[in-house]
Amino acid sequence: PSILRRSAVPITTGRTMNQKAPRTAIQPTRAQDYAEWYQQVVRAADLAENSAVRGCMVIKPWGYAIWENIERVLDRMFKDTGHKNAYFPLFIPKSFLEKETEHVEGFAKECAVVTHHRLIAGPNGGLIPDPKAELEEPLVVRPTSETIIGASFAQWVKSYRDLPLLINQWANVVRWELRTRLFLRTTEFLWQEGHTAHATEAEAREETLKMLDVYATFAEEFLAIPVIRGPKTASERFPGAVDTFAIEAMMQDRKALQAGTSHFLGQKFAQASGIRFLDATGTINLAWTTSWGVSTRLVGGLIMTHSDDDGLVLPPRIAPAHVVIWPVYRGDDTKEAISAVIDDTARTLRVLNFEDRRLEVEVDRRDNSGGDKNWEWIKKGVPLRIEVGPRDLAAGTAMVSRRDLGAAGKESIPFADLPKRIPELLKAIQDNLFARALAERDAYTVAVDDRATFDAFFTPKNRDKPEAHGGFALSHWCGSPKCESAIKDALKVTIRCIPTYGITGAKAADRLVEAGKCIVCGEASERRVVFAKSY
RNA sequence: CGGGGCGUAGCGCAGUUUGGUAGCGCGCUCGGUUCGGGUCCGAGAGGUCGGCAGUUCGAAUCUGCCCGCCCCGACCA
Repeated sequence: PSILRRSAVPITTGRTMNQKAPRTAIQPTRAQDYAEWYQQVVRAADLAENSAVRGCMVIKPWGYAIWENIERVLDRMFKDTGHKNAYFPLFIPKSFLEKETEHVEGFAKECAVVTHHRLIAGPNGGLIPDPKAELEEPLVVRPTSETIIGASFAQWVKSYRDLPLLINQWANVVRWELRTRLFLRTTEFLWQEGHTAHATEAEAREETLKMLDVYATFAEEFLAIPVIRGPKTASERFPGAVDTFAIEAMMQDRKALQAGTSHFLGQKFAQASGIRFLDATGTINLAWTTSWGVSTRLVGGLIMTHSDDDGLVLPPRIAPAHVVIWPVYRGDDTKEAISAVIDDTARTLRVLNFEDRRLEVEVDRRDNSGGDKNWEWIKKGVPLRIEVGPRDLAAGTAMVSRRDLGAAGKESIPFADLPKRIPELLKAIQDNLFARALAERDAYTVAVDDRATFDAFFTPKNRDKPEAHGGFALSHWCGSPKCESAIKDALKVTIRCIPTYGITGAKAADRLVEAGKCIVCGEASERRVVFAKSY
């Protein structure tokens, strides 16, 4: 009830009477209060809400459908790259987590721990854990599954013929974060975690990068989110990993969002879990393992990349519905005819495909006013809205509105042309959203070579209520953790990744690999890294 | 977990300073009227005032403890 309280502008919800000035469906706007805007978009689109459990969200049907699409597409991509799904326990014995030193240190602070297996009546009529039912060894609710899956891998792998072992699991994990935000950081979240074991280092490294590329392809082609990919610095690595690679995206407030990670684990987890195999010469070897994951955070990234001051904007390839159709009635005489045309149109469109799936068509027959429906579907981000009224009926056309273009993006299309035009428009929207996001990212991605400019770039003009500022600074870094943390302490800016290849968009890419001097200490540097504030 | 703010109907709020048995707008339901970027009129339903304990004849209002949410920081996918 209090989430709107600190908003900078008066908040109204629902309909406002006699509104003359153009107003946005979401208040505050992005420029007024980005964090608040984000929450309002999530709510207005009916994606998710806070639950009765602290830090945990309820993902509502419209939000879950987005996740299901993410799941469906990625699952196909994982299978196409040779992976199989399996499922491992929610609980991890504490001792498993302790097997890898850095891993424990990284996760110890944020673990939910199960210590009892029974409740009994307490003194005040409530329930208390039964002291007699205390577990011999506490179970940790998985924050990630390297160790429990490693235990299985150790049993499954005996010979080099058992490798590579390419496994993925779709699961929920729990990380007891201190501060949560819907989709971006929740105590429990949904994700997939790939875990693979290989006979050689080269093969495991190749796998790590291959899956990073899968993520990048998925983010750009389906979510229409341009990403920069590359290795993390040591301080940003996954606990226990030898190398961590990430895809990083720029949100509309110009902060970076780590949208997916892929880890080369070397032999550290194989050592900890005992994943050994006999090679062709009969020698015992430790396997080389990888792990990689993306989570429901992607939905947060999707929201913050494309949505506008009227709410959610969804790329067609991931939208729960591509098209929504509703009738506009005037009087009763054309009602039946319009209704029949709506049915007919929906039927015609539903047998078509857009890219890799059937066209999803919603028909909204509720007797709400047309304006209500219009705003509702705008806020939900449906790519195309089709209205059919008496005038259209007479003209043999439908009124089609594009979500990415606002009120001007309205077009009258003959019914006969819809089967051809709808997929074309969806393609145009998908491409436009990516192009727009890419242009936005490029506009705020700059090469910075001196500290004063760097500091100014990352310092808001209004300290009390920081405006959108900064972006990606491509700057030189000598490689020392000291210089890295100096920047972090001074500006809350971190090195997002050290990109070496695969940046979409020429402007950002062409100044990466050139010699220069560290932005902090002035020592020599061979290439630039990406500095940014991040989520 | 540290600092700050806040919990009153589904949502947004007033009422709390000065205790007297809860109100407004939107939404929702019904009837009519409208319907192409948020129609209009009328009638109605809906609240253990975050929880527990206390003070009092009487508590949304005063006191104590607890819980939750939001913002900033620390931590992180």
